[in-house]
Amino acid sequence: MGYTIKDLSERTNLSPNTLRYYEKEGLLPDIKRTKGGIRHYSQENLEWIGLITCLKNTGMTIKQIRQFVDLSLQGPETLKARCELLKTHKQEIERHIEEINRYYDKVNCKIDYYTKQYEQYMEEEGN
Amino acid sequence: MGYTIKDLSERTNLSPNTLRYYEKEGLLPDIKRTKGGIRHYSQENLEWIGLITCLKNTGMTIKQIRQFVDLSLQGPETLKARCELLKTHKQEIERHIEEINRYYDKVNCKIDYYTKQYEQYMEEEGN
DNA sequence: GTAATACTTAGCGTTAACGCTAAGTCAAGA
DNA sequence: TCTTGACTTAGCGTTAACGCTAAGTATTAC
Repeated sequence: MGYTIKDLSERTNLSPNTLRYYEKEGLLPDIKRTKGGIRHYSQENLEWIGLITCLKNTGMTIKQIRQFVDLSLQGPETLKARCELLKTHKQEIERHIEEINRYYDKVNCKIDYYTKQYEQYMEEEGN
Repeated sequence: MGYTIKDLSERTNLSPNTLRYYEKEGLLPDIKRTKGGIRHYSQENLEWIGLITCLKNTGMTIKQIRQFVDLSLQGPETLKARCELLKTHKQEIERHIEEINRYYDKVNCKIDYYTKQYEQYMEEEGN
C-alpha cells in the first residue's frame, strides 16, 4: 500500500526532484519511510499535495505555503488562523479572476477588430 | 503633446527601465524622439502598450509577443496570421480560466471544511 | 542658466523554483 | 540474485524579466 515516489510523480505531475524539494522545504510533513528509508506516500499525502498544488498554482510562493503548513502542524488551535489565511488568499484569487476576465475581453475585442480589418482588406484586394 | 517616459511609467505601471527594455526587445516599435533623442510616446503608443501588457499578463513570454509585433509590422497581409495567433492565445486563456475556477472551488471547500472543524473544536472546548 | 530629467552602453545582480549531476550507498521486488 | 529504482549531500546551472549602477553626456522646462 502507498505510493512510491515515482507513482506519486505520475499522479501529481510533479517530478521526483520536486517532491523531494517540497519535502525539504517543509511543505510535505509526515511522509512515511520504509526501514530502508524509502518514501511511501499515503492517500492522505496525495490529497495534501493536491492542496499545496492548488495554492501554488494560484500564486502563493513556497514560503507562504510553508507558513500555512506550519500552522497546520500546530493542531486545532490554529484552525481559525488557517481559515483566515485561506480567505485572504481567496480574495487574491478573485482579483486574478477579475483581471484575467478583463484581459479575456480585450483579446476578444482585438480578434473582432482584426477580423473586420481582414474582411475589409480582402474586399479591396478582391477586385 | 505626447508623454515622457515618466508620464507613461505612471500611466502604465511599468518602470522607465521596463519601457526601455520592451523597446529594446522590439515590443514597442515606432516610438518617436525629439531632436535631442528624448522619447515622446503618443496615445497610440499607450494603447499598444495596453495590448502588450494584456498578452504578457495572460502568460505570453516576451519572445512570443515579439513574434506578434513582428507580424504587425509587416502590414495587412499578416492580418489573418495575427488573428489566428490571438485565437490560439484566447484558448490558452480559457484553459487558465477553467483551471483557476477549479482551484477557486477547492479553496472554498477547504474554507468550509476548516470553518466546520473550527466550530466543532469550539464546542468541545466551550464546556 | 540651472535643476531636473533623459539618454547611452554595458554589464553584473536578483528571485523563484526547480533541474541536473556526480558519487557513492542502499533497498527491494521478481 | 540481480536489476531497477531510491536514497543522500552538495553544489552548480537555468530561465525570465527585469533591477540597478555607474559613468559620462545631453536636453529641456522654467
